[in-house]
Amino acid sequence: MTTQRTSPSSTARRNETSRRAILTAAFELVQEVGYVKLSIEGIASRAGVGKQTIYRWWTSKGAVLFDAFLMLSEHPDGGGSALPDTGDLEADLKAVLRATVAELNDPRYDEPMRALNTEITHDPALAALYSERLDGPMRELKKQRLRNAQQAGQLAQDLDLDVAVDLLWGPLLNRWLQRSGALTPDYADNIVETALNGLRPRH
Amino acid sequence: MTTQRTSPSSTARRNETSRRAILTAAFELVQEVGYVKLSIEGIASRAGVGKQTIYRWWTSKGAVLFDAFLMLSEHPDGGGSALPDTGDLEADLKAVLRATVAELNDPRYDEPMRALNTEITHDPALAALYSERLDGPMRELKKQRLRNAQQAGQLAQDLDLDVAVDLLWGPLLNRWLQRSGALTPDYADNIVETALNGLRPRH
Amino acid sequence: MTTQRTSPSSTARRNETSRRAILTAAFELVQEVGYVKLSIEGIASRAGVGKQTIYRWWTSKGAVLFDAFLMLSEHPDGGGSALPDTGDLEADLKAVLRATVAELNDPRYDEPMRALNTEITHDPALAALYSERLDGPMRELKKQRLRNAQQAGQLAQDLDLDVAVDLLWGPLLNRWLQRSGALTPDYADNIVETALNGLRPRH
Amino acid sequence: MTTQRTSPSSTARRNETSRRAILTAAFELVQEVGYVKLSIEGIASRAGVGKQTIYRWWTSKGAVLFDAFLMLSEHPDGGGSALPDTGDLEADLKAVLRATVAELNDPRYDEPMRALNTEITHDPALAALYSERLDGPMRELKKQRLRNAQQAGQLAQDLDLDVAVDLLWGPLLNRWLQRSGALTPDYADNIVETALNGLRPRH
DNA sequence: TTGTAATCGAGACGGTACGTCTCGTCTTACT
DNA sequence: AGTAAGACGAGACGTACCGTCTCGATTACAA
Repeated sequence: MTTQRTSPSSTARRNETSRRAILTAAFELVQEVGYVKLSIEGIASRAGVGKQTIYRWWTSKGAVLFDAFLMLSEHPDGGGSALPDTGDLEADLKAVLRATVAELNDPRYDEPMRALNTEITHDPALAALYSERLDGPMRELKKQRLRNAQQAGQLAQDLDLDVAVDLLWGPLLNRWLQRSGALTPDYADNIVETALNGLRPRH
Repeated sequence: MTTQRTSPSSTARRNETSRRAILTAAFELVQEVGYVKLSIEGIASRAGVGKQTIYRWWTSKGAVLFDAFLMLSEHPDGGGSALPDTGDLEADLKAVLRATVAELNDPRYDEPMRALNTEITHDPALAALYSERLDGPMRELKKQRLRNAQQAGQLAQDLDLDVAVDLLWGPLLNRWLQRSGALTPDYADNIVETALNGLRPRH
Repeated sequence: MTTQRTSPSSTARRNETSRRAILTAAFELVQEVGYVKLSIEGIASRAGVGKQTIYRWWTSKGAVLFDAFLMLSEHPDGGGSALPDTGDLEADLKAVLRATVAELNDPRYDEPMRALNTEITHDPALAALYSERLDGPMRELKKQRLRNAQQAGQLAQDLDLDVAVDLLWGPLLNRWLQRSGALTPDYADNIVETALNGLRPRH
Repeated sequence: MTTQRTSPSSTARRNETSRRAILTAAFELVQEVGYVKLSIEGIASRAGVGKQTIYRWWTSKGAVLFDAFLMLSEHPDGGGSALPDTGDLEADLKAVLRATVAELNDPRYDEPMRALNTEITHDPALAALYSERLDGPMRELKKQRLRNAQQAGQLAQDLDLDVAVDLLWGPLLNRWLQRSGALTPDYADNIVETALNGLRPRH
């Protein structure tokens, strides 16, 4: 639906410079003016690009935004290594969730991520792509860490790891999106502890 | 920010008929055309109302949507009674979460609720209002049910009830908003069980 | 069509203060903001008056403007005395036309008079009223002065005095309205001389 | 200010079809609904054109109207030939003024011309353009006919031809604009005779 | 080395919706 | 009853973007 970069598309003489300029402009603009005022016209102008160049390669504002995130996620190292594994599951999870909290609170990522979430919520096709390309790989890393713990007997044997991931990150993301409370490191710790031990009393 | 209905605002000779027509039109339209194509112009036209009448009383599309939900939530009985309490906490929670799943899957509510969430995500003022008027009362009911269980010794004594609520509903809402998986009754059950018992093995 | 002041209108419990405030506001506003931006809403606001008070007593913006001129024309002395008559027709006419030029160039009257002319051009009913109440009496004075001259043998015996008035004032008003040239005292003199002597050579 | 057609303005890829549709629509609409109810929105709709296309190329309603007249005046032959010159000045002038009367009385031109006059009266820039492009050339033709007569000794040698033109056409236009009397062929004749002979008795 | 065809920046175009302003009508509360 | 105030349905204002289109200029492949 979005990028054709995977399949080289026969004779695609695409201008890589323009492509990067567009994605960068989109990401920066959504920080500056917010999701609501983000416009294709604005992106084109900021990127020094004709509007048609955007419409030629992307189907929607959301698709551009998605690719912008994709570019960011690929750029740094090489896809994202594994989650920390010191053997202490609780400590590791707290560290990771605290990092998530920090990222969501980072003004450079807050608006862009909200924008991406909004697009996903209103566009199933984009959601599928997100699931496959961005969320999927990250979720796999999380599950891998949990699987290690499970094999070490630190987690219930019959535990559904997808549910476990949801139980850890769902509350965080929901509080962030709905602004239903402050997103603090303490909150992250609290989620980890409660999720690990469960709501019921232990003895 | 939104409704002045609380404080009668001195001599505000407001047309209640128009007000209801606008809120109804907004709620219906967002179902039909979706959030992205929802427009003030469309709402006014559908409600048989001048645009100015909307701009006079609401500050944004989101504020209208919010009031539409507020109207709906007040209309039925009297604000929403308590959650079921049969003494069997797990069964009660499963019933409630299954009801939530059903509502989120109901095509009459799906788009409107996504729209409201989108507005909240991008408008802190609206989020505060939502927290106070809509989410707050509902969350209180949830906490009350949990508090009963806690006093009955079915939940950990040191449990933070807000975290508990997040742990139960957060995963659900997040999966729904991000479309990261199917929202089934089984999933609801799974969340309840896992949250109650925790990720760690018991014994 | 406009004011009911002529016929006392049975039970007219009309607020004279408001009436004057409206007319004054209209006249002042049209000077300040120009004809195009003159609005009933603005007049009402400036006059400290409800809009309905204007709509109750006048049928259009032009009618208000017309009455504003009527008020001005009645106020000063008592309806306008005769034109100067020193016996020297040419000198008298030059003086009167120069006065007309001065008035048309006066920034206090320029915009209001243009506005009135615009309304008249687009509203035959108002034009009739203008002809009867404002232009008529003034034209009668002009004709009276010319009639005196005619009886003194200074004007052709078969001269149509209405045509004569048009010949003298028409060029002036037309140049003013169409802005087809500078409106100077010299121009007024030139018109008078040329009209009196005719275009043809004398001998 | 208005037309860029003179200087092609570098790379202005202007749609000539739209341009003509707009001018035609403006001219027709002002006939049908009158000056007061003439709107840009209406013109755009009638011309099958986006509003922006009007705002892009014209600065005001009046500018559109002006160009509509310009188009009409250029279209027929090639700018307008000379005025009739049979040698009989009086007869020629009567013919031309009668033609003017006929045109002003023609319902196809009455409202549009009133509209144009209104715009000119309230917009000096437009008035200058009118003077240069529409009135100027026509006035030159009139003056040329008078100049011929002057050289033939039929007009006073010291006559200011601009004043002469004003004296002939000013009364006509003024009576038309102010609706101060019926515009008949007889009136035209009367103006010509009186202007030629002057108000004073001859011998 | 030279076509030739796709891509590029630019921006006009027919549209839709924005948020504001004014219209003329109406309702309310005060005098 | 008349008034000041102002809400109301209506609709035009002038602006911002939408997504499509056309226009040279540029560019990179295939002949």
